[in-house]
Amino acid sequence: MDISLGPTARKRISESTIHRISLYYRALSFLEKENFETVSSKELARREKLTPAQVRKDLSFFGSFGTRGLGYPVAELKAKVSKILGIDRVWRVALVGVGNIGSALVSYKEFIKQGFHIVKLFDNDQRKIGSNHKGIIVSDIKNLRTELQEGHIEMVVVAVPATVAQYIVDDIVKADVKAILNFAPINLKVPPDVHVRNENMAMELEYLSFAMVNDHAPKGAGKV
Amino acid sequence: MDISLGPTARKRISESTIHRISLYYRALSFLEKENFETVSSKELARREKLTPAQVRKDLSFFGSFGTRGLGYPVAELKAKVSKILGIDRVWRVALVGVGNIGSALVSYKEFIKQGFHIVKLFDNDQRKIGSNHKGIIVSDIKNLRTELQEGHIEMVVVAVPATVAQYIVDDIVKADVKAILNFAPINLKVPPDVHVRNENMAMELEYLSFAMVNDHAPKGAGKV
DNA sequence: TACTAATTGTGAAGCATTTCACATAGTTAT
DNA sequence: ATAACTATGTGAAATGCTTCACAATTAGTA
Ligand SMILES: NC(=O)c1ccc[n+]([C@@H]2O[C@H](COP(=O)([O-])OP(=O)(O)OC[C@H]3O[C@@H](n4cnc5c(N)ncnc54)[C@H](O)[C@@H]3O)[C@@H](O)[C@H]2O)c1
Ligand SMILES: NC(=O)c1ccc[n+]([C@@H]2O[C@H](COP(=O)([O-])OP(=O)(O)OC[C@H]3O[C@@H](n4cnc5c(N)ncnc54)[C@H](O)[C@@H]3O)[C@@H](O)[C@H]2O)c1
Repeated sequence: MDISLGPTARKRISESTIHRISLYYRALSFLEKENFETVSSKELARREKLTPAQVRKDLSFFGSFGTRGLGYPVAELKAKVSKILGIDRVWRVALVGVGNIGSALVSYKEFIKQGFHIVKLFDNDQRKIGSNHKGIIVSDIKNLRTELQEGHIEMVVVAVPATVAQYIVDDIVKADVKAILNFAPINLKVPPDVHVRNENMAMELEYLSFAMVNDHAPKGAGKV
Repeated sequence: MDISLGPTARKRISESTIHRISLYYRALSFLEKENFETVSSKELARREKLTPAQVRKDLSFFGSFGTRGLGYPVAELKAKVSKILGIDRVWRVALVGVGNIGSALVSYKEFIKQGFHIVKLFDNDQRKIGSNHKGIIVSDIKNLRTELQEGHIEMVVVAVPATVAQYIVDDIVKADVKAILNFAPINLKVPPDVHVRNENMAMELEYLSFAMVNDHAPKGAGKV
């Protein structure tokens, strides 16, 4: 992923760096609530189990936000980090598949706080279509494409069975949506300008399983 | 993570490699259902959007499973990969926090197929304690430690609010459980011999947000 | 003002992962 | 049996990421 660095310069920012920026955001939110004025790279690193050098290097890709001898101003840095992540605004999100996982996500209040507003729900089950979930009426999947466009949806969460996920995604792509969070355990095919992130819980259990079986030389939590 | 490579040799296997091994497992499961006898590194790579060299290198860390000129035997490789991941057996799993996410996980049948058997549920809500979820009676969180030990639980899924997650985890650690899958958005403190994996959905949405905002040079799905 | 202590920002070094490229070894066809 | 073809397994090169180490800068103190 490239980011603006000036009039012409551009630099590739690694996926790991962005994931850590998310961690900094989380830590800064805590620190702000706890009324800290400033925070050092050391303290930030301690809270998210990273190294101070890593924290400073990550932030340095985006600018100089700290004060030597003092650290970073918490509220200010949080604002900068929000800007970097693009969560200093509202994202209109739709969710397809109001099943077990889908329902859980709709009820989750933290997403709203970060600007992710789930404003449309879709399903193909007649018992679910028309029903009300947290103030949102479930739409018929048949109207997916038109409603995504008319609703100016920018992100879609896919929580349908793996067998139908690709068809749904093909429709989402046709509606010009460029960001998809996918819970189905399948490799979605999308054009190169569409961003897909996969949430694969089985994969994490498998990692734990691997770690246990090979745990002759133990270690702590996995890194970011 | 180190793995056995012979009587004495040992090699560090990267987290990325293990995640890709999970992808191979998934692809091989499909291929087996579709009655493929063999598969090439090229085809495996195509299915999971990787490079053939990467596939071969990953597998080579664990042995030579292919036949030159032909490829890999699907069923056999799937068995080897299961063994590598440690999912050629049953894992006794407990889940703490039978809320939105927790309930979704209990209902999920795919975990069982991979050997992850959720056999115990815990909550502190009197209305939930004693209730039946998919044949499992929800236990009182007060009995967490003893029931984890008596139930020979090896992995615990934590799906409680972030505010109480650390206390729960302290108890889980005391029960000698060495593997935790955590859904709470918090950095859990555990001794170095306890494995923790975090499932952080907000982080993935944030990545999408970042990608959209910085999407001057678009790209497809993120790599593993 | 001058001095001490703290902490950033960043090239460069060190380490890890991915890709390359090809020798090797098996398959298929004739 | 041989030739042509295919695809693995793997050192070595290339690339990418993390850590090191220190000059630079600021705050605090007297
Ligand atoms: N439940 C879990 O814990 C869990 C864990 C990991 C992955 N997943 C994955 O998440 C996805 C959803 O899982 P779930 O447990 O919520 O399943 P679910 O069956 O509870 O929900 C799926 C929903 O999708 C709807 N649906 C089915 N076909 C549709 C279509 N063509 N158009 C629109 N809607 C359609 C169904 O009506 C249902 O409401 C699956 O791909 C699953 O593999 C689930
Ligand atoms: N729901 C989502 O979509 C979502 C998304 C991302 C992360 N998360 C995280 O997952 C976790 C669970 O989320 P949720 O939406 O399922 O919440 P929830 O409130 O629906 O469920 C939490 C459950 O934990 C139980 N609980 C609370 N305190 C407890 C205690 N001390 N001991 C035992 N049980 C206790 C509650 O009774 C409840 O059943 C939270 O940490 C949340 O931040 C949820």
